[in-house]
Amino acid sequence: MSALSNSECPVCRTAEVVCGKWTLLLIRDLAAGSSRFCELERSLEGISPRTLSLRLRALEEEGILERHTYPEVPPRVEYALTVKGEALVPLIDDMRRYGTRWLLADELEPAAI
Amino acid sequence: MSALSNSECPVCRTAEVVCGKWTLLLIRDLAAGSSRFCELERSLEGISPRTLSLRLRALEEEGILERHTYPEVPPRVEYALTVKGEALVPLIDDMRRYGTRWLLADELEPAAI
DNA sequence: CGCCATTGCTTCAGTTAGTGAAGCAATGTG
DNA sequence: CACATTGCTTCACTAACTGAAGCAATGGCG
Repeated sequence: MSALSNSECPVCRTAEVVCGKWTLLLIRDLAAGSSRFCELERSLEGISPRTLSLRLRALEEEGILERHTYPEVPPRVEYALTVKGEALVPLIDDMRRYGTRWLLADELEPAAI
Repeated sequence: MSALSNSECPVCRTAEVVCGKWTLLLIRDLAAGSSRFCELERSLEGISPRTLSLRLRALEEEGILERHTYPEVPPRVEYALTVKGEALVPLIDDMRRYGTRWLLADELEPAAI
């Protein structure tokens, strides 16, 4: 009866890409100009390097970011959003709007609901 | 979960609310008119009742949905988005747009050639 | 009467995702 | 020579989620 099974549902498909714990914050940081592993690690305070590594690899496989390695010492690896990755930025903008209106406003004006 | 470093970051705050595996799909279904436990369970194909129960409870505590119990047999419980919950719908619309453009187009293209 | 179906869960044991601390290669600096 | 640096990996641990089963309470069927 449903018009779309879950695997054909665009919301489901996007949720699969995006629902990892740090994914959206990682994309936010890449969109804001961060590009290196240690830079992301510092910005996403609390992430374990293992998780960051796994996320970066998964997002690379999904074509959301690109990885450029420079054979220097110490090694340098730069990550950048692809067009497909940049297309997620409006989603992050929505999250920023939502957080500002509904999650931070509570603290600033507790009486106003 | 430990607090994110920048607890004032609206994107982080929204990510905390939204990053559970089924959260966004659950909100999508509530926005689309589903309201009962078994209805949601059927729509979210693959979710365990335990996870659904936990998610519903967490979202209720966060003020994103409301729970109405009717003392009938078999029991009836209806869930509905609050205003704070409905404010997440634009996010889901963005996900639908993204999924349609970037995740389903891949599958349609080979047939379209 | 006895049996089954129904709803909205809970309980249990098991798997997967994420954590936190440590370590490693390779080299330039003090 | 010790030390710092980058971009990771490995390990043991915990939190999150799964899948199957079960429960209370009652109405319908035979």
